[in-house]
Amino acid sequence: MNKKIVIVDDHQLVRDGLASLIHDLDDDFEIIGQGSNGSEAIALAAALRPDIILMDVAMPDMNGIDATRRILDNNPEIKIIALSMHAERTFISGMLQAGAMAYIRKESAFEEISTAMDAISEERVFLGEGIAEIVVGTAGDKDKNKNKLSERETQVLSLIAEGMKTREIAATLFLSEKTVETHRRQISRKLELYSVAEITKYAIREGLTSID
Amino acid sequence: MNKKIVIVDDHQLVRDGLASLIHDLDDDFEIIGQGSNGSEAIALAAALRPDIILMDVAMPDMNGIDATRRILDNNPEIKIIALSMHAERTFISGMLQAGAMAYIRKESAFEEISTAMDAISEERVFLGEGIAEIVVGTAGDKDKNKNKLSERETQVLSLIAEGMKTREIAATLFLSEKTVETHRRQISRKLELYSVAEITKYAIREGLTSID
DNA sequence: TGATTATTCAGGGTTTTCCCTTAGTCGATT
DNA sequence: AATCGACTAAGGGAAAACCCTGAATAATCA
Repeated sequence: MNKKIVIVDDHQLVRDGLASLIHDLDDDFEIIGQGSNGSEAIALAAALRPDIILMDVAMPDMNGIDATRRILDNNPEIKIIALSMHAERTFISGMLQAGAMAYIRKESAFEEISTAMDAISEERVFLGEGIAEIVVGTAGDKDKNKNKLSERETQVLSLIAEGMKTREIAATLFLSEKTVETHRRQISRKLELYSVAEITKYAIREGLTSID
Repeated sequence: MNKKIVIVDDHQLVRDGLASLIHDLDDDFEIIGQGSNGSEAIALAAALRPDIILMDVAMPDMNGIDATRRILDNNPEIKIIALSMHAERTFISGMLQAGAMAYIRKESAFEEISTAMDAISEERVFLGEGIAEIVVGTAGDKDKNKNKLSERETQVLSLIAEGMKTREIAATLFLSEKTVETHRRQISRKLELYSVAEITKYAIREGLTSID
C-alpha cells in the first residue's frame, strides 16, 4: 500500500530531516511534496491529493489549524498528522477539532511518527506521549469552550503582541480606546493571562505573531 | 577522514532528522551523541570529544552561546556549527564571538550543513544564506557594542519576559522598585524595544525565557 | 421569539509603567 | 588619580494600563 505524503513546516531543515527519516522506513511511503506554511499546504493538498500530510502547527502566514480545516473541507479523505513545538491545550484541541488524526510533539522520537502513520491508516487517532492526558483535561473542563476568543479579540491580541499600546490599536482598528480596553480585559479574562509578556507568548504559540 | 559528530537541539525529531540526513551523506561522518540543551552539550563534548558539534542556539536551561563558550574553553579543537530558527544579529554575533565556525538557519536546505562541515574541516568559517550581510551590518555599527546588556539587566529582562511586574521583580531580586525601574529603562534604551511585547520576543529569541 | 454573545462605547478610579534627573558605591580601565 | 560602567536608590510627574459598572446595537443560537 503505497502512501503519498506531503510535509509542511516553515523550516526546510526540519522538512529535509523528516523526509530523510521517512525515506529510511521500510514501508512504502513516498514524499510527493513539501510546503512552508498553511497556504502552501492547501495548494499542495488540492494539487497532489496526498494520503497523509505532516503538518506543523505554528507557521507564518497561515497556521496549521486553519490550513487543516480548509484542506479537510475539500478533501476529507486526507489524513493529517499535527507536529508541534509545545504541548498546548489550545493547539491540541484546535488541531483535533479541525480534523487532524494525530498529534505529536517535536520533542518526541521519530518512532511516534511511524506509529502514527500506521495508526491513521487504520482510521485510528494517534496521540503522542503526554498528549492524551492534556486532551482529557481539556475535555473535562467545560469552561474551556467559553474561553475561545472572538474574531475582534483575536485581532486585538495580535496587535498587543506586535507591541502596540491601546491608543495605537484603537487608531489601527478605527475604534475608541475604551473599546480596545474592553477587549484587552476580555482577552485577559478568557485566557487567564494577566501580563503583556504572557499574552505575547500565547500569540506566538498560536502563530498570531512573528518573532521579529 | 572519519569525523565524529554530536547533535544538540531541544527537539528530538529535529535531532533524528539531522542524524538521518548526515547518515545519508557519502562522507565519513559518524553521529556519536545527541543532547537536548547546553548543559548536555558541555557534558557530551567533554566525554566524547567530537570533531564537530551541531548546536541549536535557543534552548531551555542553557543556550547555545554559553554552551559554545564553555566547550571551547576546554576543547578549543572542536568545531561548532550554529543552527538557529531566526537570523538575529545578537544571535549571530554571539555565536561567532563564542567561537562557532559556522552559522546556518533552519530555514536553509540541508546542503548548507554539508557545505559547512566541509568548510570548517579546512578551518574556514561558513555563514549560511543571508547571514554574512547581517554580520557585516553588525560589524559596521559600533553602537551595537554598547548595547549589550549587563548581567543584572539580563536578569531583569528575563523576569519581565516571564510576565512579572516591577514590584514582583524587585521582591524576587531583593531590590527596590526604583532600581528595577532603572534597569527596565536601561533595557529599553539599549535594545531600543519600547514595549513588553517586543522585549518578550527578544527574550525568546535569546533563549532567556521559555514559551510556556 | 427570547436569550446569549459579539461589538461598541463611556465614566471614574486605582495601579503600574514610563520618563527625567540626581547620586552614592564599587571595580576596572586609562 | 581620574574616568567609566555597573549597580543601587530616590523624587516627582506624565502616560498607560488595569478594573468595575453600565449600556446600546446587531447577530446568532436555542
